[in-house]
Amino acid sequence: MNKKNRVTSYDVAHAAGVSQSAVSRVYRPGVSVSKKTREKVLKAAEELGYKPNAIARMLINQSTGMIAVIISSRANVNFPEVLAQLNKHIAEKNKRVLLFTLDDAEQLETVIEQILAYQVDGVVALTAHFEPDSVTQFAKHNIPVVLYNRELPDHSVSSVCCNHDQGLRMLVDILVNHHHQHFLIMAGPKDSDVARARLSGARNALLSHGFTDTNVVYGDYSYDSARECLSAYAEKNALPTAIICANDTMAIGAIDEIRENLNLRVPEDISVVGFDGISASSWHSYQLTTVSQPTYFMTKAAVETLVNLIESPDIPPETRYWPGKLIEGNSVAAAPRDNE
Amino acid sequence: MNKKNRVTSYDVAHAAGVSQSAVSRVYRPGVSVSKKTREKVLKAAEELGYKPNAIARMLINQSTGMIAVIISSRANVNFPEVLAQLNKHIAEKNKRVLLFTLDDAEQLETVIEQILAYQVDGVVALTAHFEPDSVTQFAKHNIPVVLYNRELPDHSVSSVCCNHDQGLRMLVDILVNHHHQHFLIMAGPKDSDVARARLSGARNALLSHGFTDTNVVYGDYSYDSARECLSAYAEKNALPTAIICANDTMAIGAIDEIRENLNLRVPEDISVVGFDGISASSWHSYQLTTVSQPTYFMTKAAVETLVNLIESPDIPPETRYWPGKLIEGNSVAAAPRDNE
DNA sequence: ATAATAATTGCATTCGAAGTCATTCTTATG
DNA sequence: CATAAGAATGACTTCGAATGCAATTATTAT
Repeated sequence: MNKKNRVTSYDVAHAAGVSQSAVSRVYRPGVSVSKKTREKVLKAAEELGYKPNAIARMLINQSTGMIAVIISSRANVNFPEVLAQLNKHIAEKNKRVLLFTLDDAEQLETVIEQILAYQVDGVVALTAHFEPDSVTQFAKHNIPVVLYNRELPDHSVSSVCCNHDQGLRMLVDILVNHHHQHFLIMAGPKDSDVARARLSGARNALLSHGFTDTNVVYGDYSYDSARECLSAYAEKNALPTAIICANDTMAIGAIDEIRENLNLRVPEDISVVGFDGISASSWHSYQLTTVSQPTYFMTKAAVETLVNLIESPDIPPETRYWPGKLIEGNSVAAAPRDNE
Repeated sequence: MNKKNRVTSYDVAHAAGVSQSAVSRVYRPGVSVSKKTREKVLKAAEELGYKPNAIARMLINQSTGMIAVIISSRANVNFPEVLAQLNKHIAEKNKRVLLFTLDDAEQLETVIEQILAYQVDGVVALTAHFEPDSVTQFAKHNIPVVLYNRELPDHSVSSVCCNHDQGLRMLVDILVNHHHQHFLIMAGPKDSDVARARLSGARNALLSHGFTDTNVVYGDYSYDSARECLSAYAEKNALPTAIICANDTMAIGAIDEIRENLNLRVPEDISVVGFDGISASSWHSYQLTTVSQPTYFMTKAAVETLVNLIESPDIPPETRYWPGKLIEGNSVAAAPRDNE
């Protein structure tokens, strides 16, 4: 009995009067073991408190059953939900989540080394700091990767993304239907893929209605940044009648800034739309018109794509887009009469 | 070259013209290797793309460097932040988070078996469904456990908790100082330890001011549940002048219900306090008076306590309480004149 | 009862790194 | 220059479970 109290298959074998192989076989499904042996082994195992050592099993099986999930701690508001759901779907596939944080490009090399060392079966990357080069490294070691809400220019890796273009098109359509003509795009951080996708989605949608050169301000996804950049914008520019925000949190910040400091009303004076469908967006004070990401389906799809790749590494990389769902709140109204 | 392209220390040894032991030694700090050998090995390793296999290392070292973190997917709003910070502190200790979800008591046995199988170095439990019995199981295998915001009656396990009593005392004191006399406690789910601790904290604080028999309604921590239970309560009871909520989300729900459906003002007619200090609590529409948990220090303490236990298993179990920090918003005002 | 077949079982090896120990090679010292 | 002390190295074993293969036992058919 060593210091960790570890009970091994040999101990059980000894107690049950069988060989170690027999013990091992009892714990492998679909292997032939006589009922008598199985009972002896299970009884001895029970008495000794034996649990098969997953580490030893990993070594011989050449598979750890662990999926590396890379997050960035700069919390995108809906990341917790995504992580919890990913974890759930991964657990259902009888695999485990090994968590890694990647906050800036410098850590990239270290994190990748660790992930490789841990011999994970696959990787789900939710983070921005993930270069095409990183993907190559995993490819070299035959470790499948799925990107979440991120795609590489050459689509050389499987991705599961929310269709931000389609979502923003729905939002812009609503604004245009309400006769808005003066827009402001409140974009997210420049180094975020999602933020870039939403910005270009908004621009494209506006462009398709003939609106070129829409002004853009950049925040960092946070409530405070939204208030600050709207306030700064308002000092030097004529106010828009509609603000398209990169996420709900900034949309809420914009609404509060409009009401508290610009002394205007939402939606009567200015309409605001967001993106994400966070729970706060439906709170009475805001009732945001927004688009929610189908997180459940996206996380499920990500896990399924990854598991398929683990089982059949030759499946070519696939990009799966999921449509957002429009939530019509009360933050959009007809554009006020233009009295310039 | 096998299908996983795995390069082992033997491959490197062969390429460098040295023994496998030599390769191993190069990657262990503080072992004597000649400069010449080290260079040969590193060169060969570089060329072959060798990364030491952490799994094999775990097996021989009898230590995995993995910490099991047990969460419940029923998202307490501030769990994401807690998880992210735990992960960060654990990474700083050069260990990894292996994530487990535990939603109901039935899964308990399975989850514990898995955690034991993975030979983790320690466990941080954030979940409610964690019986004293589970703790015993880990103790039997000499796996240290730290509970987060949860303590066992007999204090047989180390815990790191926010001092909910002290936090609620500060909040109640403020309400009493504003001459409130009619209180309602909006408690959290009955199976949550934190919710119970906050409920009893509120009761004790009120009691110490001579208020007995304060009414209690129970929600599930969510915005909607707060609105529902306040609305139901208002139909049958005289309204309180102050509502003490188990968390910020419910406090915000209560505020919206008061304003929208009871047609009263916050704080002029009814004062509301919350707990947690979530970011929404400071939004302009709510400006909640609340107490924030010192998440940074608590998660850091939890990891430190755990790491100490891993290194010195004989340290007796310790319960560490961290005081909450009062955030005075604008949701408390003097009690309206009592005109019964 | 016996041969033929199938089901069990155990031995020995494997996975990949780390550490023990004995041996060899350096280096310093008298 | 010889020798002791120290550094460096490799052969071998260990960690714990899984599995191919050969040997054994149980089962079925004849």
